[in-house]
Amino acid sequence: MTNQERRDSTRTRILASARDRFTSAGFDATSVADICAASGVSKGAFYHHFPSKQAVFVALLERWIAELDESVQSAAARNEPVPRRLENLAGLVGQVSELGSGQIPMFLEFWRQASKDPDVWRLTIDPYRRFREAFAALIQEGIEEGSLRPVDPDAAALVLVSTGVGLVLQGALNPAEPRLPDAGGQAVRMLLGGLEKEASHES
Amino acid sequence: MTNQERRDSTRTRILASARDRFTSAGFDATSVADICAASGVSKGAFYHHFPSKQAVFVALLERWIAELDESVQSAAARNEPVPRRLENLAGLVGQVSELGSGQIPMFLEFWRQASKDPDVWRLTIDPYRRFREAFAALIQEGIEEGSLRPVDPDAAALVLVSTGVGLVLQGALNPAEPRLPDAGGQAVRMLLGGLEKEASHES
DNA sequence: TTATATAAACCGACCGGTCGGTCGGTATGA
DNA sequence: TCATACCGACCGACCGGTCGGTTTATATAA
Repeated sequence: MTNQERRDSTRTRILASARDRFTSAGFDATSVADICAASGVSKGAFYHHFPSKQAVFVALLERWIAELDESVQSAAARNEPVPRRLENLAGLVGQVSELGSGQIPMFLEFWRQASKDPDVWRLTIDPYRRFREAFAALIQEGIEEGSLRPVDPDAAALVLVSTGVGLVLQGALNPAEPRLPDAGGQAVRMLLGGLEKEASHES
Repeated sequence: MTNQERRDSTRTRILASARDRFTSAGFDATSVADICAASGVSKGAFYHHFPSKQAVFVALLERWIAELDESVQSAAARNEPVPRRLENLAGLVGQVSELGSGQIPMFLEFWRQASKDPDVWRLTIDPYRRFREAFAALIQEGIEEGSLRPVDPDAAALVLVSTGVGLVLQGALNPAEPRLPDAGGQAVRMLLGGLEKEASHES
C-alpha cells in the first residue's frame, strides 16, 4: 500500500468509527480510545491525523454540511414551477431522516455543540442562513411568476426551514413514526394549500 | 429554620444552580462539584437529596414538562373558533423562546439525553405525544365546526408541532433573530391561509 | 537492481487531572 | 434521644493528549 493509500484509509476509518460512536453515544461519552478501538487504529495514529477529538467532530460536520448543501442545490435548481420545486425540497426531509436514521442523533450533537463552541456555531449557522436565503429566493421567484401569494419571503422561508428541522428532529426522537417518510411532502402541501376552509384570498 | 424549610431551600437551590449550569455548559460538562459550588451546598448534601446527577436532570425535565403542559392546556381550552385557538397556541412558541431564552439550550440537552437514556426518552416522548394528540383533536374539532378543510388531523398535528419545535430550536441557535417573537403566529397564519395563489379548493 | 537515507505513518505505555459517587463523622431540629 | 440534614476528604475509574521509539514507504545513489 502506498503512503497516500494508507493515509486515506486510516483517516476514513477514523472518521467512520467516530461518526458511529458519536451517533450512538454522543460526543462527550465517546472516548478517543473508543474510536481507536472501533477503527483498529492506535492512539498515536489518531493524533497523527487529527490534532484533537474536536477536530474529528468538525471534519464530520463539514462533510455533512457539504452533502446537504449539494442536495439542496440540486433539488432547488430544477426548471419547474416553484410549488413543484418546494415539494422536491420537501422530499429531502424524508431523505435526511432515512439516509442512515442513525445519523440524526449526530445532527442533534452538532446543534448542541454549536451552542457552546464558537467555531462549530459558525459552521452550523452559516449553511443554515444559506438555506433560508435559498428558500427566500425561491419564494420570491414564486411570487414573481405568480404561483405564490405575495407573502414576506423571509418569514415564509423561516417557517419552511423550521418545519423541516422540526420534522427531522421528530424523526430523531421517534424513528418508528410511520408518517415520517411523507411528512415533508404533507407539510409543504399544507403550507401551499392552507388549512382554512374559506379561501379568504383571491388572485 | 424548620427541617422542612431547610430541605426545601436546599433542594430548590440545587435545582436552580443545576439548571443554570446545565444550560450554560451542558449536562456532561457540568460536574457535581460545580453545582455544589454554585448553590453553596456540600457534596454530601447534594447526594443526600438526589441519588445521582442524572436524577437532578430528570427532576428538572419533569418540572419543565409540567409547566409546558399547563401552558398548552390553558391556551387550547379557550372557547373560541379553532383557528383563533391555534393562533393562541402559536404564541407559546414566542413565550417559550423568551421565557428565559437561556432555558433553550437546556431544551436541546433534554432532547439529546432522550436519544440515549430510556428513562429520559419516555419522559420526553410522552408529553410530545400528548401535544400531538391535543393538536389533532383541536384540528378535528375545527373540521367538524367547519372552519378547517377536511385534512388528516394527525398529519396536520405532526406538521404543526414540528414547526413549533423547529422555531424554538431556531431560537436556541440564533437568539438574535428579530423575526422570532412573531414567527409562531406567522407560521400558523401561513398554514391556515396557504401560500399558493390560486385557491384550488372550495367548500 | 540493490543499498542507503529520510520522512511519513504508526505504536502503546504513560501522565496530569477530573469526575461521579462514598463514607465516617458532625450539627441541628423534632 | 433520635432522625434528618449536612460536611468534605477521599477513592477508583477514566480520559484527552504526549512522547520516545518502531515500522514502512519512497527518494536517491551506487
